[in-house]
Amino acid sequence: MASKASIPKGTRDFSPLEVSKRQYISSTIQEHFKTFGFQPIETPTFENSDTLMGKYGEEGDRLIFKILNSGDYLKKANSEAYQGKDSVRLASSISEKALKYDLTVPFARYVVQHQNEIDFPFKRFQIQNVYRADRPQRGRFREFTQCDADVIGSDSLWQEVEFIQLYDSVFTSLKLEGVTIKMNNRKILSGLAEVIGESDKLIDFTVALDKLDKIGEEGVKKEMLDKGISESAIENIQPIFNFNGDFATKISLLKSLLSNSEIGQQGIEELEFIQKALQELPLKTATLDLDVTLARGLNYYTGAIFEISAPAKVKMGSIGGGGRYDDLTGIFGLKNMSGVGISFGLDRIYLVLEELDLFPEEIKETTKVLFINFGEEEALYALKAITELRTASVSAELYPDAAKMKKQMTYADKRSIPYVVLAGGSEMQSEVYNLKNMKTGEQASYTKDDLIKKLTIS
RNA sequence: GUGGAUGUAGCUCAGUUGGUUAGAGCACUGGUUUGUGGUACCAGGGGUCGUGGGUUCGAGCCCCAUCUUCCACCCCA
Repeated sequence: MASKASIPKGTRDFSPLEVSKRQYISSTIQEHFKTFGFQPIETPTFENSDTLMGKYGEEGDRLIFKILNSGDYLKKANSEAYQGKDSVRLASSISEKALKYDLTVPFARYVVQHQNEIDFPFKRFQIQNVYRADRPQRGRFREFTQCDADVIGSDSLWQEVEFIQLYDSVFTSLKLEGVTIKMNNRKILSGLAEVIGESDKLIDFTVALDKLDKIGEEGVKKEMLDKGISESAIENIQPIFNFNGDFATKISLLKSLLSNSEIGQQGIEELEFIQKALQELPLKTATLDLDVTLARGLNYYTGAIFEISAPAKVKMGSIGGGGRYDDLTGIFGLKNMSGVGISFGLDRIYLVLEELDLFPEEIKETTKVLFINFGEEEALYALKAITELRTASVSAELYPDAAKMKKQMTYADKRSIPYVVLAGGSEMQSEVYNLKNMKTGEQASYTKDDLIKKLTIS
């Protein structure tokens, strides 16, 4: 025994304070999900491997945690793959289950599996942990919480509009101002690739373009050349490297750039629809921005793409993302189901709120009042008031031992308990409770009924 | 998966070209104060220096391996 107590890398323990901060975020998000009409579902922590494998690209497969089969798994292992050191094939012969990598693919599986019970369009939300065998960094963990809301079974663009409003209301509610909702459309990216005659290199093209803010114009061009995109092609899209102005200005620039691409035009129309709608429905605190370099996200996005940037003063990657996928359930055999959804990265939002000191003061409070324990009889006297306080939904507790006063007071102080009740022999005599406000130091005696009244309203 | 840093008390960190018994601040425990915390003063406990090996008369310090955490890349919330 005596192995040092530890947890796997990329995972975390959460202290009481951390849990209450996390709950503050997730309950805020959940509240807004509900007011927008989403219903909760949950799916298993692990899925059959073939549900997940191959859905996130080659890179994604590498990052999926595989669960070793139980029993004598080596007996059934693919010995040919083992001999040939073919890890991928060997893994599939000794592992049939895997931890979920995101909430979207399991949701697609859920929709297909339960299609007869679901009323479409189906609006669901889901707040659960997901797992990635990635190397941890700041804001990047191997176990983390995603908060997803998706609509499946409708291709209406009003949903994109509502999702933008949803993002805005959540961040407004969290007092996180200065968030940017970056938006793009897969059809614009396809259009760009089409215009430059490199449609078959769409993915390479967009992945390179996505790095513009990181490696700069020259870096992007170099990566494109490395991927076999011709120099003249790159020149044709030169305008997007200096793509400034407001949403409407950018749209008109795109219109001329993509005038020969039907799919590009379609993407522009979609963006324009959303932009016009939001002119009539102004956002509260977030800013909407059109970012043609935005290509993040999974290969399955077909229309809108969203990504949320934290306020510029915080160094943090995206704190949320989402998009439209026309045929997500197709991979599980259910055709023509368009879906659109967004995700909030709870762990990263936590780090941002922490850095900007935006957690409300109240979440530190656990118990409202602590009764000092002076001995057996006094404890019983205290519990009579405590019982009634609890009935009145005031969290109250008795210090379990008749320890030294100083120790009990220190305990209350450390736990930021705002009130302490001192009720010893003399208080019992006159049937009162001495209430002390720990912040101001004020002290006064109350009858039991007045004590309960006082603590219920304050 | 690739590359770079890091690890000394519960926490944040000092620790000389390798040299006796490894330090500080905070935290903790007790006291000044037998029914009054958060401030002050006094005292005390606490470390196989990440782990395993090697070099040396001698290693916290040098070498190798391994693990952890952090940073960058890939990718992503």
